Amino acid sequence: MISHKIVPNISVDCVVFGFDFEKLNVLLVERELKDEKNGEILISDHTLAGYHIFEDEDLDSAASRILKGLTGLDNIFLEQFGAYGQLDRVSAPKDKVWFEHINKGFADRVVTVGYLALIDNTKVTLRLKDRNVSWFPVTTVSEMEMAFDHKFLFYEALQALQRKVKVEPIAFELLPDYFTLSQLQKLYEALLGTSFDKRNFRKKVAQMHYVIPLKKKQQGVAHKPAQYYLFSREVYEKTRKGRISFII
Amino acid sequence: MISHKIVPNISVDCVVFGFDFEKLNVLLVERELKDEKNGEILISDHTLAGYHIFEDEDLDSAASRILKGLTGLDNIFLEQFGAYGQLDRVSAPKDKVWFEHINKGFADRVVTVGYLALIDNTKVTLRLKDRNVSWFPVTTVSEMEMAFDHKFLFYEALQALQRKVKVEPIAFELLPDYFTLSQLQKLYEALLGTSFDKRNFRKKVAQMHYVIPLKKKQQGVAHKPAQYYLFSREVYEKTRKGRISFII
DNA sequence: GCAAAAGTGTTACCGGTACACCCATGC
DNA sequence: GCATGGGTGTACCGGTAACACTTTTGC
Repeated sequence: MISHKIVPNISVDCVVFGFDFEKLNVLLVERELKDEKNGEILISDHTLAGYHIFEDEDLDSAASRILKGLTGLDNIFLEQFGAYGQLDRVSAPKDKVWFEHINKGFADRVVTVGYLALIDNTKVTLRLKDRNVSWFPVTTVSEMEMAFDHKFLFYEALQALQRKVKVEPIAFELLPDYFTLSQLQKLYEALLGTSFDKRNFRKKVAQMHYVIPLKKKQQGVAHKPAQYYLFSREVYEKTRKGRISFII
Repeated sequence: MISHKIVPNISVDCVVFGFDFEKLNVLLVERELKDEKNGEILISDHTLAGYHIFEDEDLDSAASRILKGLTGLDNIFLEQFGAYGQLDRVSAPKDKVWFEHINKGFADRVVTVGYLALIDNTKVTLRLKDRNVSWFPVTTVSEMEMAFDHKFLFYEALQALQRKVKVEPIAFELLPDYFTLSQLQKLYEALLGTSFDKRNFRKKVAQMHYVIPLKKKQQGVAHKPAQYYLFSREVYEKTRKGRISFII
């Protein structure tokens, strides 16, 4: 990561999810363009966290770099959910205006690689830098104005997340190091848009030997304090099963 | 698809799987480079079916075009399994020699998008054209000499296939329009590298209402003739279930 | 003592698994 | 009539789903 010369026709876009113990949120960057003379707002919408890759970095590094810049965090969970190369994906009228204005040598044909990122909301304080970044509930995205094909990419990422969460223990990436079972249940409910029976949910979790109770309990809550739990990836890797269940 | 000007730093590579009722095979293209003077073979290995995308086509179209060229078929099942952009993925010594020789204006940094393709072996007759294309059992790939990072891409595709086949009814893409239950079972066994109990397998299939018995039976076989079945995507789409099963 | 969330057990049903024999055909 | 693969049923077990009350804490 020395040169910083961008590849003009390849980018990565990160769909960053977070969980605030109530609902699922996504990190979006404000995009605003004002007329230089009269200050009139020409463009005001949101984009995903993305940028072109550099000539001397691979795709994963580019995604990590972007997230590090926004959140200050390394070691964020990152996974590709697809590559997108539609001919018109960055050529809506307002997007053309935007490119003319910023004039950074991007190509007018850009293939982007989408990354799903999961972050522990409690660890992050957003770095505003020169652009405005904030969390939005995923349920409000449908009504938002977004740049390029980023709304489409967001929904692709959300679908990928919902698919993966049923099959891999990635939801824990969205929780702090220790958490209560009610928090875990709320998270799954938010992710999948369903609700579960509390007792059955807990029975299921009890079979996951990689979700381990701690000595610690909640403190200072106006009800029976909850037990804290921990996700152990090591135990998970050791005990994962065959799961030869295909279809139906 | 008019210009045919290539994008020098973006390609697609197709990992094409086929099933011959015995084992799973993959389609590979022979790559050979001879010294122009003495005829000595400088390079002899295999590549995936891939090429650079054109300026005026999107990723899916590029993959379809490549497959149409090799097999003559449209409407092949195609799905991305990842994008790969390692800095050194096409720069092994022999690959550098290859690029120097063919001199087609490719970049030395190429990001490729991998496509998984499933084809019905009985429908295809390979088009040799100027290069040699043939089927290889997937079990022999480990010992083969391959170009670029294509062996790695092959295993990525195989893993993606094994994951998907458990969760979506895509195996049928590898079978002819009608097939016997033994053929279906052999296919799943080849895909997953396991074996199933015949009675239990058939009970499972019986619950898949989208696998429909035909009036037709096998003819001219030296044993009890088998019933033919049909996969109905329409019925599948209508009857698919919630499958809220996550992890363990 | 009351509000608020944590925590806990039983029963009924269904799907998964293990297992061995007869059947229809070609030669 | 024999070799070859096709086709079938039952018993047990484990997982899933439905369902209501008691416990601990802060105020």
